[in-house]
Amino acid sequence: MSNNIIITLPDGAKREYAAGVTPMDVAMTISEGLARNVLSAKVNGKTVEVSTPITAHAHLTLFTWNDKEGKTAFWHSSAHVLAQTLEHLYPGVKLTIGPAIENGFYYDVDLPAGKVISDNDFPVIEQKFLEFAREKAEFSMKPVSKDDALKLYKDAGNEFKVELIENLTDGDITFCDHSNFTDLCRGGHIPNTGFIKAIKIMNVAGAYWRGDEKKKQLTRVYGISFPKDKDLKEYLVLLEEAKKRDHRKLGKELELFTFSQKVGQGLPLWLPKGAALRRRLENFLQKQQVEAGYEMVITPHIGSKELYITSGHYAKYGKDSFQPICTPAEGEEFLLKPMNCPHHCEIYKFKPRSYKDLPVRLAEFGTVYRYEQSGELHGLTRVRGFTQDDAHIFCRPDQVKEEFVKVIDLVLYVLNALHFNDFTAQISLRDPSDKEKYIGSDENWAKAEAAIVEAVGERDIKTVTEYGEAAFYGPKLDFMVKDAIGRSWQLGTIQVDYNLPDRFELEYVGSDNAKHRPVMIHRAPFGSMERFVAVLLEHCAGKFPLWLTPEQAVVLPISDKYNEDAKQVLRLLNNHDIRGLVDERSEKIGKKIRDAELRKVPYMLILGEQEAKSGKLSVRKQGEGDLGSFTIEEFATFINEAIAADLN
RNA sequence: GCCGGUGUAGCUCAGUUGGCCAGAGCAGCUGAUUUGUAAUCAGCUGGCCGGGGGUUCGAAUCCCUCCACCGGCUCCA
Repeated sequence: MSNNIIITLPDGAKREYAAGVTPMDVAMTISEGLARNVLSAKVNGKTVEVSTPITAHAHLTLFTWNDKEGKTAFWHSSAHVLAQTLEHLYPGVKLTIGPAIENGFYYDVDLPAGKVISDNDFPVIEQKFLEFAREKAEFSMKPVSKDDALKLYKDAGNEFKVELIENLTDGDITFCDHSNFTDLCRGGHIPNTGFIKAIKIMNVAGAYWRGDEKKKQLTRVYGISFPKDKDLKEYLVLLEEAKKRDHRKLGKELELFTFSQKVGQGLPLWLPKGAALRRRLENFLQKQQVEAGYEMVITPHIGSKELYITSGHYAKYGKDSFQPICTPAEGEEFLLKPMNCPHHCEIYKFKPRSYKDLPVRLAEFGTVYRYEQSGELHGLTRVRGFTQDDAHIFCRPDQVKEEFVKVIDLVLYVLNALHFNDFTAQISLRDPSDKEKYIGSDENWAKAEAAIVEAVGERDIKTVTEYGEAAFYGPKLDFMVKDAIGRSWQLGTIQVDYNLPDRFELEYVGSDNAKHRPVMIHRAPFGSMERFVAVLLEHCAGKFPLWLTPEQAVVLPISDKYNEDAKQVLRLLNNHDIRGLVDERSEKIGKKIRDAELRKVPYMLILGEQEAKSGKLSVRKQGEGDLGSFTIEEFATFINEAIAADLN
């Protein structure tokens, strides 16, 4: 009678089985298709192989390729096969770790002296990998004692595995076998290697043992595998699409920005079209900010080292700043501004503040400079000089929530106007079990955290809450945005700060005539102008929203005869606040259209004999084609209504 | 900073077992053409082959070094 156990499935259904049933057995009783596709399982929260017997009542979840957990098991298993392949192709290689990652997996290995893996070796690795995979070798786990495990790897001279095992508890150590290959492993595999039908070695890179740059550098081989050849092809298409959208490529093609070796790496040069676009973004935000009660300030590009010692940035980020600049006579030291907030604190202190003055909201498009290691630089997303759409709100503790709501509304407005429709707000709170590492009183933290949670609750947005992700100086809210091809970016941020008001001894006089400390809120809806433009460029693939795009329309005369008419049309459009150009070259209309299409100009206005007679324009939309005839007024109304829809 | 890769005209790229003056397409310039919804034709200009050093009778090509760019160095058996 006690031989039977109850298995509870995720939908709450309860089924009865004989003790010792495996997840695979259960899958078979549900459906044949599921049994064919099931890759791994979770029994009472623990990831197991589908062949692991279940001996007692349990909650069971089955995973296929469509589940994150299924992919993880798939890629984890693939890492084993990669290890097997590398061991086969590079005798004497020392295996270290090889986890599944977001897109695929990697394996870190210590190659024998003199051996190097480069791109040319990928096909060989892929081929051998598939040979092994086709063996359909089953993965099987076996427990091993710590002594035996240590002995095995000591004999093999693999100091990395030895180090790993030394940190494990005896009785808790398992090996995984498949084919004739064995690796230290804690489990979570697919049934056999035969499920892996497609593999691509993506790249090879150096990686430090345990991520520590003082330790030995290993060779990391990245790969991604799939259960169907078709899946791999689709993935490669997606990568191609990402490549086409690369902001560095589009930035060059659309003449938005460039870099110069001579100016210095990581220092972007904004070209006229890019600068105009950025200015439009700044004006757009600034207009909203003025309406929301912000006051613009301007502060210099350098500041005394003392300023940053006071703020604490020098102690924490001194190493990440450029070397101080010294005045020749007095030997005073200045730093290139790495942060705007200390300057804004000094502006707050310019005069005594009353509780009636708060909140004080100081905003600045402030350019800052940070020393990023040369290998960290990347297009516009990681640079050494960039401009933050920075503002600091100095308010009373009881105003935090209201201010937060206002900032959230500002961020939502910005995201909407730029066609970012898929985003999540991440609330980062204190780690409740380790309150020591945070500055500020318990009471203030509780108040601020509650304020953020409540503020987010007042708006209808997707939210996740992360404990322990708060900054040491306060909780924060970050906006994680998904772009058009599904990649996630962190954009806007709102952070509460108790630290700087203390360090700068900021005060206001309360209604009780006593001095109080204000709370500071840092916020940047874009984050940095450089990074934001990069993300936006990749999101929209260079086709910016109409209100932002460099040229909204280009007038294309059919022949030189209509050039003057075209210029007149452009003047009329300019009067309606529409910007554009006339293509006056003596090219055929097909060529003019092609060039405008490639420049991603949203509207092409064709002007020839018919139009000259009828007083209308033939309108063509980029990427779509002919829209028919419009009078200038009709077109202007059409454009301005489309823009208004974005901005309201 | 470290590992691997790359660097040839404004752009995209060919040329590398060392060997005549380093090539193409696009862009640019000049001229012809006066055009109806994604490339009109012809001619011309344009390069210290990333910088420096070396090997050699001879280097874009081989070696050393520096610089920049690309991918990674966070994902933990």
